[in-house]
Amino acid sequence: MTHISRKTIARVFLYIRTLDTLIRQKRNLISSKELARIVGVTDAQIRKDISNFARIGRPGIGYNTQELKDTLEEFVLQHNCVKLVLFGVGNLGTAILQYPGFQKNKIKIIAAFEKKEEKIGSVINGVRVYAAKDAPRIIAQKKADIGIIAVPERASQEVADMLVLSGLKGIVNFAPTTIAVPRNVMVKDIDFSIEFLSLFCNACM
Amino acid sequence: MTHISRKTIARVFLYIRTLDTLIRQKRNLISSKELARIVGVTDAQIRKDISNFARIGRPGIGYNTQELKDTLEEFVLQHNCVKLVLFGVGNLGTAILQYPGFQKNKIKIIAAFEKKEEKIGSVINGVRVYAAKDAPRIIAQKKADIGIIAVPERASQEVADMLVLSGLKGIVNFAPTTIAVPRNVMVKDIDFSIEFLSLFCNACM
DNA sequence: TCATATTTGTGAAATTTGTAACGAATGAAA
DNA sequence: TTTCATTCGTTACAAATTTCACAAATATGA
Ligand SMILES: NC(=O)c1ccc[n+]([C@@H]2O[C@H](COP(=O)([O-])OP(=O)(O)OC[C@H]3O[C@@H](n4cnc5c(N)ncnc54)[C@H](O)[C@@H]3O)[C@@H](O)[C@H]2O)c1
Ligand SMILES: NC(=O)c1ccc[n+]([C@@H]2O[C@H](COP(=O)([O-])OP(=O)(O)OC[C@H]3O[C@@H](n4cnc5c(N)ncnc54)[C@H](O)[C@@H]3O)[C@@H](O)[C@H]2O)c1
Repeated sequence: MTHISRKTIARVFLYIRTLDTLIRQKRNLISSKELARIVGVTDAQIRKDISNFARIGRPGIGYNTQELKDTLEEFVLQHNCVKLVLFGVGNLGTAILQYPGFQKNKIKIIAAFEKKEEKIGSVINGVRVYAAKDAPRIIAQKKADIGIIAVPERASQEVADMLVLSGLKGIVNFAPTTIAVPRNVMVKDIDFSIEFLSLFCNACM
Repeated sequence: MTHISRKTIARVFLYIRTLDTLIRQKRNLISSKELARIVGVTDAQIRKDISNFARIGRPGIGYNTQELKDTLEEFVLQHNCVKLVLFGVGNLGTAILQYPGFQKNKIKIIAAFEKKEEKIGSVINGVRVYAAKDAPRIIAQKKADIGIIAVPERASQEVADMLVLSGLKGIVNFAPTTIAVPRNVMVKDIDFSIEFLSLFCNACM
């Protein structure tokens, strides 16, 4: 399989999400044109993205929703479940832990870590909160894939260093600061402030 | 001023965020090379981005941090403050309301809207929670810029329609579903599941 | 003063990303 | 059967974005 770009992969998950909904609605077939209208990209884009993985569309007909979803999912996830660990059980961290929508999407938060004594030992929505210092051991033991940083800005680099040492290959960083990590560790920054400001700027100018 | 791409604008806010930190550290000068190292892009990229707005770098020296920050901010915000309204005071919505980091960043949440009776009338972190039906009036009155959707998936389209009718020009959508809006309304989707899955896929393959 | 070391700003080149177009495949209907 | 309207997969093209590379500007120190 040739190299697939990050952007394509993100779109594929968008297609999968939409196909899920269509399948729940008992919809069996969909054309690239209609799928494009729903997710807001061009039909050519969709056909091109799909052609990276398979040739399962039927000219004149379209794609079978279930078959397309299964095929895309097979390529991007290979039956894996993503195992996440969360750092920082504060406002945002708790919201993430409470969210029930992850399980069904092949996503599982397997442990949370905190600094504050009073939160350690509690269980939120089935996820146990451990002391931050136990993280390396538990991450290795449970073979976590990705770490989520939801600690205050000042602690984010220290947590990132620990996540890297624990062998994680990816970090989602909600703290409003850039973290330094080795090149082989992938970081996705999600800074709400920047998202709001960028959108405002794009929308108003 | 020629057209500036979305990507450039997002990076500019990243530069501003970083310059803020440098200024707090009493740092007066910075080269494109060092700024690049900190934010994780190339130095040429930084110089090119900045050159969209101004020529305030000094060869052999670099940029004055305060002057650069002020200049960039002037162009992307023009002394505006972004006024947000939030829909859905649940787990995520409450975390956003509680967050104290917005104010100082030219961001202000001016109202929240809920469906559940028991939350209406309460005040969270200085923001009043109104009944959803009052939204159009309050949005117009207070001249909100951007709407945040933090309601369940099934309600997201209905809320989006209301936001569009109220005249908002931008929507940040946290619900895991695509919303349909007129072309002149900008939407930024933030789907945590897709972010986690995409990162996993990029990191592991 | 002059050579040297930095660092900017920018046009050109390279790369990445998205779009358009079209032959071939498919089914429906006359 | 033949025609027509769809729709896919792919290739060629276009647009957007990033990187390169270098002249010009500035400072430093001999
Ligand atoms: N809440 C939001 O809507 C929001 C918006 C934008 C950005 N953020 C960012 O997300 C991060 C979390 O935000 P929040 O609102 O949940 O903050 P919060 O203060 O409510 O929670 C942070 C938690 O992290 C814990 N913590 C501190 N150091 C730690 C460590 N070394 N290891 C483990 N846990 C540690 C704290 O005890 C606290 O419980 C922050 O960086 C914040 O800037 C949050
Ligand atoms: N919490 C997370 O970490 C997380 C993660 C991924 C996605 N999301 C998405 O973000 C959205 C919010 O998530 P949450 O965890 O806060 O959910 P939640 O159920 O805790 O909160 C949703 C709130 O919206 C209110 N609501 C429902 N219909 C409304 C309407 N028409 N107008 C105003 N308010 C209305 C509900 O009463 C509830 O208080 C959901 O779409 C969810 O899928 C959340």
